[in-house]
This record gives sequence, C-alpha cells and structure tokens, in this order.
Amino acid sequence: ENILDRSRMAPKTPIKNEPIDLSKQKGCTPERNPITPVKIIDRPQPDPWTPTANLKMLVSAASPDMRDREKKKELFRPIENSEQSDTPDSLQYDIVDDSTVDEFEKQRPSRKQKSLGLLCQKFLARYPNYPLSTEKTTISLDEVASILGVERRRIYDIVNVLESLQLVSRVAKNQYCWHGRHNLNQTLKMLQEAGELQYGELMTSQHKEQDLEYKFGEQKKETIPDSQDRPLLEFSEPDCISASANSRKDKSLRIMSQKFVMLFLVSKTKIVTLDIAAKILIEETQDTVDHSKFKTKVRRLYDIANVLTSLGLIKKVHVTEERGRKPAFKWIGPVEFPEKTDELRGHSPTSDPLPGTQRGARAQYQTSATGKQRFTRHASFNRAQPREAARRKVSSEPNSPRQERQDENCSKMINLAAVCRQKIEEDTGNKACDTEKILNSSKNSNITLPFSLLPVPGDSDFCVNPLPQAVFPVVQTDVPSFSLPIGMSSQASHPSTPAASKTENGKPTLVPNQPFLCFPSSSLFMLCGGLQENNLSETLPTSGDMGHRSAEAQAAVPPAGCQKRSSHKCSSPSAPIDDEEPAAKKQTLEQSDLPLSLVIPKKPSESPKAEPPPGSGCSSAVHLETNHLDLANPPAAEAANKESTKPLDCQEQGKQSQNKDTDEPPPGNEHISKENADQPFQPQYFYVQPTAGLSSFNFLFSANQAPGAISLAANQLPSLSVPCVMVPSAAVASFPLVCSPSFTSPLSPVPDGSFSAAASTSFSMSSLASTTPVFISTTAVVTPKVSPTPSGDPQQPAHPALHLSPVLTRSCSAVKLDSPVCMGHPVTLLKLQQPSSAPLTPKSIRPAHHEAFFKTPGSLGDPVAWKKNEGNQTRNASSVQRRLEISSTSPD
DNA sequence: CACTCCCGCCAATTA
DNA sequence: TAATTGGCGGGAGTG
Repeated sequence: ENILDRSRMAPKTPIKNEPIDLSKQKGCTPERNPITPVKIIDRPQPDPWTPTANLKMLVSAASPDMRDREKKKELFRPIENSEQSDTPDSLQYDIVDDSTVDEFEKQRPSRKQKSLGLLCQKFLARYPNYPLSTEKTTISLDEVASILGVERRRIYDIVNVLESLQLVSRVAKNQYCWHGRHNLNQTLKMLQEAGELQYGELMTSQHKEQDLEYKFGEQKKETIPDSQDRPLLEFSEPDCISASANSRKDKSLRIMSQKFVMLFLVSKTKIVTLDIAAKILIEETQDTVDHSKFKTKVRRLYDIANVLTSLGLIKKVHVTEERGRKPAFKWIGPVEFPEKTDELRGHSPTSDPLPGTQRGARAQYQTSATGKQRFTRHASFNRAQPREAARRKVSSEPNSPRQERQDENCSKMINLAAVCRQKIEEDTGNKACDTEKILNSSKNSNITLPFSLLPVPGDSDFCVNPLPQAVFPVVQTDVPSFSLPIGMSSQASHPSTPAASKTENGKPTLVPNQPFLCFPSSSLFMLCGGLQENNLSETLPTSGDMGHRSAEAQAAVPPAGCQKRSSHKCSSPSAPIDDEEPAAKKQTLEQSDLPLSLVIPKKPSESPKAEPPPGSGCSSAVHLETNHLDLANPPAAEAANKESTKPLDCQEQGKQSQNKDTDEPPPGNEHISKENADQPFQPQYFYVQPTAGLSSFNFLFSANQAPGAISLAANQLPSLSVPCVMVPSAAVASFPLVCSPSFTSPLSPVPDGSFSAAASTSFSMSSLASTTPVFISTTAVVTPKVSPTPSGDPQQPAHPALHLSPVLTRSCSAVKLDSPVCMGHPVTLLKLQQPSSAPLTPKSIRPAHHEAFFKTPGSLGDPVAWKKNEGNQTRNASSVQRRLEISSTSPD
C-alpha cells in the first residue's frame, strides 16, 4: 500500500497529477494544478476518493496535519511517519527522490509502525478530546485514510470501535462526526449497566443453581449455558424479528467492542484475559467453539484492544495463572462515572452532546421504535442509532434495518453482558469450563454478579421504577406509570410522555410511590429497600451512577450505609437513562427510554453530585453487589441466617462479594458498605407466605433492614425502603431469588426449598424464565408514624434532592400493568400502602428506618427487635397484604 | 512456538 | 450496478 501511495504521491508531481485530476475531475478542481487557479480546496471534499481529493485533503489538512505528522515522526518512529508524512511532504517537497522507494522500504519497518494502535493514535491526534459542542467535526473517511496513509479498511476498524463508544457517529456515507470524549463516561456507564444487567439475568436464571454450585463447588456450567442461551436467543430473535437481525452486523466489531468494554466494567478486577473475552463473545452457547472461530475472535479482540489502548482505556498486561501466563488487558479508564452525571447535568438535560440532529434522530427513532424497544437501555446504547437515524432521517422509518439492528444490538449487548457474566462466573465458579481461567481474582468478581441483576430477559422489559411517592400519586398504571420517578423528575421529566414512554401500554413501570420493579416475564427482581431521604438523595446519585441500583438495592446492602445510600438506585438497565434523563426532560424520548429501561433515573442532578462520598459507595456499586450480599449478612444476622438459610450462599457470596476488594477502587466506599453490612441490622426481608388475600403472592419483607439497606439502587428514587417484595407465589418457587440474606425468617418459612435457598442467597436473582411477572414494591414507609401527607412528598419528588424520602408512600395504589411492554404479561403492581409513614424527614428517618421497615410500629425499635418481631412482621405482612390491593393479577 | 495482528479478499449493504 | 462497509482468516512479524 505504502508503495502505492507513494506512487500516488509521486504522481503528485504536478505533471502526473494533472492528468489524473483531469480524468477524475470530480468537481473538485485540482488544487494542485497550478494551472487552474480555481478554488482549490473547498470543493474537494465532496468527492471521495479521487486522488485529487486526497490532495485536497492534504492541503486542507495540511498545515495542521503536517505538523502533527512531524511531531509524530519525532515522537514515533520515523518510519511510518516518514511514510505518511512523505506523501504530503513529497508534495510539498516534492521531489521525492527516486530512491524514495528504497527509502521506503528501508523505513518500512515494522509492523509496529503500521499497527492499528499507532494508526489510531494518529487518528485521535487529529481531533480534540473535548471538542466544543458548537463545532461539529466531520470526518471524511477518504480524507483520513489518505492523510494517514492507510487503506480505508483500517479506518473502518478504528471508527467502528470509536463508534461503539460514541466518540464518533456516522453521519453519512464516508462521513463520520467526531464527538470526542464528552459522552464517554455516559457511554461507559451505560455499558456498565447493561453489563450488569445481563449478568443479573444470568445470575438469576442460573443462579439458584449456581449459588448452590458455588457453595458446593459443583459445576453447573451446563445448566448455565442453557440459560444463557436463552436470553441471547431471545434477544436476538425478538430483535431479529424486526430486521434480519442477525446479519453480519451482529457480529460486528462495534458490538464486540461494546461487549468487550462491558466485560471490563463488570469485572471487579478490571482485568480481562483475551481468551475469556473471546469465549464470552462467542455467543455460542456452547463451549465448543471452534478453534478457528476462537482464533478469529481473538484477532478481532486484538484489533479492538489496540484501539482501546490508544484511547487510554486499557493496557496490556499478563495474567499468570496456573496454566501459565495469558495475555490480558486491564481497564485503566474510569471506573466510576460520577463525572458523567456532572457532565450530564452540566450539559444539560439534553444529555447528549450529540448534535441536535442526532437527537432528533434519536427521538424519531425511539418513537418509531417504541414498539420495539424493549429496554431503555437500548436506546441509550444505541446512540449509534441516532446516527443511523440521522442518515435516514428523511425516511426515518423505523424499519430500516439498521435501526432495528441497532436495537437489536442493544438488546443483544445486554444479553451479552449477561452472558459474559455468566461465563465469568462460570469460569470462576467452575473451572470446569475449560477456559476458564479467570483472572486471578476474577472469581471473586464473579461473585458479585449475583446481585446485579436485572432482568432482562430478552425482550421483556423490566421496568423498574422507582417512584417517588409524592410525585405521582399513583399513577395509573398505564401511561402514567411511566412517569418516572419523580424524584428524578427533574430530570426525567415528567414523564411523560408519551407514547414513547410507554411502550405500548403502559408498560410497566413503576408505580408511583413506591418503587416497584416489575419484571415481566422472566424476571427477577430485586428489592430494595430503604429509602432515604436525604441521604438518599445524595447518595443516590452516586449509586445511581453506578447503576448498581438494583443490585445494590437488592443487596440490601446498603444498610449502614444505607442511610447514606439509601438512595440506591434501582437498578435497572435503564441506567443509561439516567444519563439521558436530562435529555429526557428535553425530550420525551428519553423518557420513553427510561421506562423501557429499567433503570432508574437518578435523581436529579443534585444528588448525584453530592454524592461523592456516597458515591464512592456507588462506585463500589459494582462491588457493592457483592457487598450487598455481605451487607445482607450482617454479621450477626449472617450467622443466624446462615443457619437458617441454607446457605451460606449468602455468606459466601458476601464474602465473595468482598472481592470487591479486588476492585479496590473505591475502597472507602466499599468499606463502608461492608461496615454497614457488618452492622447488625441487616436482615432484610422476610418472606411471607401468602396468605389469605394474596394467596398468589409471596411477600418478602425486609426484616430489619434498614431501609437503607435495602434501598434500591435507584438513586433517584427515593429510596425505598423496601419493604416487601411480592412475588407471585408461583413465581417464587421458580425464583431463586430473593431474599435477604440475613433473614431467614423463621417466620416465613419459605415453602419452597428453593425459595429458601434463594433467600439465603440474598438476592441473587435468577432470572427466570418464568413468565410470570413479578413485582416488587417497596414500601417506603418507614415509620409507622407517619406523617403524612403525601402532599409533602409530592413536593419532594419534585426535588430530587429530597428524594423521596420517604417514600412513604403510603398510599399504595395498585397498579396494574399489562404486559409490560415487552412481554405482554400482564402484571400487576401492588402498591402497598403503608401507613403513613414516612414522615420522617429524611434524615431523621434513617435510623428509624432501618428498623422500621417492616416493622410495625412497635417493632420499630431495634433491629433486634425486628428479628424478634418476626412475628410481627408476619403480621405486618398480613396486614399489608390486606392492604394491598391488587387491581388485577395477571400474572399468570 | 506462541503472540500479535496486518493485509486484503470478498460478501453484505448501501447508494 | 457500483461503491461502501466490514467479516474473516491467512499468514507474516516479533519475541
């Protein structure tokens, strides 16, 4: 190639060029030709590729580029530079020597010079990391290719990866728009959330078994795979439906890149070995993986890794395992994404830096897509979509393959993430797999998985919604439901919206006051508890950021921290939403997205920021996951739990979770969390058998939990204290989940063994295939006392900051959902009314909170009391149940 | 020999 | 149909 280029270059000599130019002429006047004085430069771009164009490019770029090149040369090896630069240089200097060729050859050196990583650096050097929003930088593939002296194919490799991180977006044929790193954190956050979700699913589904396995050391790989497969398939299929989906793009470098990044973000150790990544990325269910396929995947991963390395997000490392040392990459990019929030906020609600056009596109897209979209996440993910949309603009048809594709992709990604987790887990868990290997610590990391989760079933949607009480009083389900959380509201906007927002009917979503999670089909749930008021708010943000939300919440972890954290976010896939939220405000679209996605919006801006400290926790969020568990198991509680529950799982998990250590990063937070965990309170939920009214439902209540503990991840949301979770009985059996660790309530005996088991696990959720939707609501209520009125609350919602503290929510309204978007399963949400409650001011509440949760008034007191209260709890539950109104139960 | 990963064929997509 | 994209895997460079 180089040679060719050279030759071209040579041609550049006026003479040669002229002819060429003439022939091509494209409209551009040959700059070069001295002859025509015509405007040289401007025109050129339009046309792609002619040599002329290149020249033009060169010229235009010239000064800057030249400089860069020179710099590079110095910096880098002369060699390449020389080549590249040569071209240009030649022009100028022209003369290239005859001998040049020889020189080239000489210079030629190594591949290194030609490496994609180096090429990428050059590419990146041409654009500012943080371009002014105002200016849009367009990238012409031809131009860049010529400037950098490489073939286009290589540029595609780079651009595809950059596109996966939304550093660039495709505007049109041969044209990309440079966005810079403004959105990088958001993108990463999204990916992280997505990854977690997936895991969650995986976890859920597999989990029960896995948990057990873990304990036992059994290997369940087999099972796992199945589960994995499903999800994947589901995704793909549904998605596919729309389009041919699978087409090649599914395999695309772009998607692989996102998945790859997800692995890092999900990994506690932040180190991913190539082989593991390759395995995970090979969607195939089986392990079988052809060797050839594996090799190909690895090649691609190297390509991606080179680009990511150039971006400074990862670095190459070697992991030595028993077997020996394996090539691996370590994530050196941002782990937490608080910034994002800031940025977001800063940026605005709009959220994306993307140009308005894109947004518009997106919006359109969403709208059109609504039906399709399953998860909010997707949308977020898909920023890329916008680009497509943009292209299509006009047509804006939803159908366009690409869009669909993207959507699909998103979903897939999610799935993938899940898969990855599974794999990881598997690996860790079982080494059986062969591969395995997990990173050293990976195991630990694996552990974490459990919590996360979210549902995600393929299509299904989940919705999690946290609601602030106040805000919505209730929403009716349908449409309103969407509205998200109020708390978030600010950002979120009011929900609104429309169509988009809901997908079809109101999909599920949240219930107003309480946060609920709905999972349609398979799903899982988490619970979260606590709410917290103030704290939350602050904390929330952080947590929210993390996206851990659900997991965390579930984890219940929070506890001590809880208070702080109380805000947890709900996890949901939607995380992205958070980011978007702002945007959402602006546009409904996002909202819609939100709904879709599980994610809970973070709270308004404020909180997040505040959080830092708490945030740290958040950061740990991931970690938290594991932690949750830990938390869950409070020390004391743990013991008890252990006994009661089978399991240790919880404990183990928790321990594992400890792994977080590995994570380290936010140590402080983590610790905190741990500490919290340690705290006595932990207990979390009680399972109540169904009784009378609800026969069908099972409730879990948090036992001790401090509200915080349970709190949902959702940041924004007010925390919920989660009081309980309802699960359809049937579902329960199937689900592993649930549960709080600590608790085992004697009371609640879980009917099903499985269940109990689950309980022990803490929340691991399993995703279930089950169709039945499950909901969990938490009640905010905290103290029995209450205050009351919601009115106040409502206000809160408005302010995110407030958070809802209280959630209270007392009122509970029941909401029904019909099949949530995705699925169709109808779901019913119940809101619990709690008695008033909440009234606490947020802060004040906390303490009480914890205990209070479920407690009945009397119980409030100490955690211990709680335990004692079990009985009470049950009662409560019953009472609750009574109170609960179910509009309809659809589940199945 | 194991890693890396460049190179470019050629199919899928687009225009 | 032509051009653009981009999957894919041979096989070369490195250590």
